[in-house]
Amino acid sequence: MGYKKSQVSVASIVDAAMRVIARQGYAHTSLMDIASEVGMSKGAVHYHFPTKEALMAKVLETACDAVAERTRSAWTASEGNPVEQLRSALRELWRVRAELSNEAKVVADLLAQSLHDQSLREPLAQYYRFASAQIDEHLKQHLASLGLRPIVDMAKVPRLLHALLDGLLMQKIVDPTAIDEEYVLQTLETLAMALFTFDAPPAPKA
Amino acid sequence: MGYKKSQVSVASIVDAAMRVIARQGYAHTSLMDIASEVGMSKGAVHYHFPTKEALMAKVLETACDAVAERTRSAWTASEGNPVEQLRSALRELWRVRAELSNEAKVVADLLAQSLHDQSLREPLAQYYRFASAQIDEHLKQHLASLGLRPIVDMAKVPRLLHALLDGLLMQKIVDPTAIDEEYVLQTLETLAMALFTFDAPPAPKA
Amino acid sequence: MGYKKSQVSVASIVDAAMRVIARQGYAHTSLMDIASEVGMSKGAVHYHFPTKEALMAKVLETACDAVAERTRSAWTASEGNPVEQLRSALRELWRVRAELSNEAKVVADLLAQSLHDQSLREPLAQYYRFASAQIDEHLKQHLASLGLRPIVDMAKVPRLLHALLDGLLMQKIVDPTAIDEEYVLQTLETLAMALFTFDAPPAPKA
Amino acid sequence: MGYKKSQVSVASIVDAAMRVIARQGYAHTSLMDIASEVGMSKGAVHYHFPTKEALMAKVLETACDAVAERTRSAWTASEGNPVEQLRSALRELWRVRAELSNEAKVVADLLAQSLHDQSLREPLAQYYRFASAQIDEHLKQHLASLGLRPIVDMAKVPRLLHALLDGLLMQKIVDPTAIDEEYVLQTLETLAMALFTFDAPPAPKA
DNA sequence: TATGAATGAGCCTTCATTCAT
DNA sequence: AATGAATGAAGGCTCATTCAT
Repeated sequence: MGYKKSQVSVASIVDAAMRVIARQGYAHTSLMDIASEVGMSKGAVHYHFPTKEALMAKVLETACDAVAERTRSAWTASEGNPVEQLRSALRELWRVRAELSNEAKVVADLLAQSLHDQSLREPLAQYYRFASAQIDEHLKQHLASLGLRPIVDMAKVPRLLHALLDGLLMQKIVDPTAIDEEYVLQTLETLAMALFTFDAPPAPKA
Repeated sequence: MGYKKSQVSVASIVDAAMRVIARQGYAHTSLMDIASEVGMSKGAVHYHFPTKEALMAKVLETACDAVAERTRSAWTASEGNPVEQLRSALRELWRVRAELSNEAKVVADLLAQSLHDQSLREPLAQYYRFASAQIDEHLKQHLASLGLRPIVDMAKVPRLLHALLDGLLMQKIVDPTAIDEEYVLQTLETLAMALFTFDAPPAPKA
Repeated sequence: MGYKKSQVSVASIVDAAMRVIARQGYAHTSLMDIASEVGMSKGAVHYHFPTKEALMAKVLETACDAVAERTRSAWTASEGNPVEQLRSALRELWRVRAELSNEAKVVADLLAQSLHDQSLREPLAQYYRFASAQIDEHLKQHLASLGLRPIVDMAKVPRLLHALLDGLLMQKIVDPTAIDEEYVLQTLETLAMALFTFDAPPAPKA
Repeated sequence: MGYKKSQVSVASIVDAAMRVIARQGYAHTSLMDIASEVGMSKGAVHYHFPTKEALMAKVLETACDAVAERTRSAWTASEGNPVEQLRSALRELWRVRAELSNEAKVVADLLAQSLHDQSLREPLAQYYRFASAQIDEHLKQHLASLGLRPIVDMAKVPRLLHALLDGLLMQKIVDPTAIDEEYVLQTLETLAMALFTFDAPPAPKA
């Protein structure tokens, strides 16, 4: 009971923090801002999270989970033949960032903070590992059935993909007019395809 | 005469700021830290830069210039046939980041800050525009001579390239073991090549 | 329960500020001085008053209230015939200033600051309006019964009175020996009387 | 020569200070502001005035002189019969303040500062003494010829007059709409006249 | 579990003053 | 006589954190 209430409070604090950080950025967010957003006192926030760092870790974890979940569904929910699937999955991967959902913003922001805030790195590293593994596994399973064979080591491709997407997101924020979304998607696809060769005919180059 | 010293002071403040920001990150850098690094009083720093923002703008500008200059020389200094040049230019582009020179770190850090600090965006946007235009121009000139024709709109490729590199840099910081540099370079090259097709005879190798 | 303490704290901060400003003057009073006087930390003062301006506004308001209250009682508390009342009221008006109570000093000081600090003007203007209206009303009611008729527009007389008193106060501070209090009071009375004429018979004495 | 130049510099610094203080108020005026106004460096200002206090003393002295001079001419320059003269002198006394000339503003402002800045008091006290003596002397000489005899000790009347005018000036600044200038002048006159009685007929009261 | 109060360190900035030139 | 550089002490304010209740 009292126990359940606690969990509710923790969740609403994390939610509020997500909104505030998405709106103002980590650097400009004080515990007071978050407390106000939940409608609690600063003291109460500290009761549930002993330290700002602890709260941020939880927020980051939650945000990563949300983004990863959406990424995951990008690969499984789509229909059609594998090429169609790849196409729509890539689109979804970009969209989850370009839409600038609170979670995506928070991941980007805390990713930035992590450059000099070691405590944030571990959850992010884990997120990248997990999300990359997801993509990796999916590609292995489904592209084989298409007769496509990777011409580079596939294990690290997902990381390149994420890097590219994150980098694009930052440029989009810095200079929104510079990033033509449709073009990005097409090029993404072209690049993706360029990494594979067909099984049967002798590839001109491996 | 007396005022040449001023320019020296200004330069050493900017230098010191570069070092400190590279070490601690913008968010954790106070003017006091910078003043200590130069061996000046806080007041002296304020004498030369009316505001922290003004100093940061100068630092960012300097860092962007340094990185852009190194990027530029990556394209022009290399020798050998154009393919060799492309290869070594790509390597340099990555290296300028991967080496984590102070300037590169500062650009990455301030890029991150710019997510919620509008005042930093303009110089960064300008940097991206400039650096991208540089690459673009070079590609246009030299790849034609190789008989390579782009299969996607080249105008935005440089931005993709920067995005990819910046994103990789962040992952490298978050999780250094995840990024295998040699692999990155090879894949980069493969991808770069995938964007072109040959004008006439199917070349057995590029 | 817990928060009654807050009101106590707020009151003691205002009290302390009143003492310090009376002693050192607004211009030489820092929040640190005030905090020391209350025996609190600077942070605590900021907790109760978000801004120095806010604190000063409250101090000014309190000081004006105190002076106005004493002025008010000057007119109502006195006994005897109306002329006696007028006489003792005038004396009290001067005394509330000449005694240099903390409140009077603060009003004078902030009045002075208001010359170039717009934010202080409104409360002061209000104070003058209120205090003047008080005197005005009293005069109207009681002097009629004496058969005295004003020979100038009474509406603004209270302002003249305040101006005279405030100006005298400043001179007294600048050059204490120059202001002979008894003389001031006599002249004040003479002047006051000079503003009226008798309704009917030429009075042998005013 | 070099010597003369120095005096010129001193004068222009004082002039500039007068303008700046009149514009921004003493409390918001830094030496830098003054130096900028003269077109000199801060160091140069310090060369001529070892201390801010010293400069302010000189400025105050100059301002007092200017105001006193204008007051003086108010009494001597007017023509017509003595009553006319009194009338126009009173008007001029108010006008020199109400016009808010730089000098008058500075006197008012530094008068205010002097409440807690002992070093400013002496020149002000001297100013009041001098200006009051001026008025006093004039009244003695000329009112006798009118057959007017003071009914209060004249020696301190000028101080009352100054006090009234200074107090009015402050109210005018705090709440400009509250002070009706024409009314002020009329009442001033009435009050002035009320302080005298005619020589010949037995005054109802002395 | 939650609150309001209080702390104390740190931050950016201002400014009178000093000094070598 | 004048300048530019530098200092150091304050000043107002923010904020994570602690604590009694």
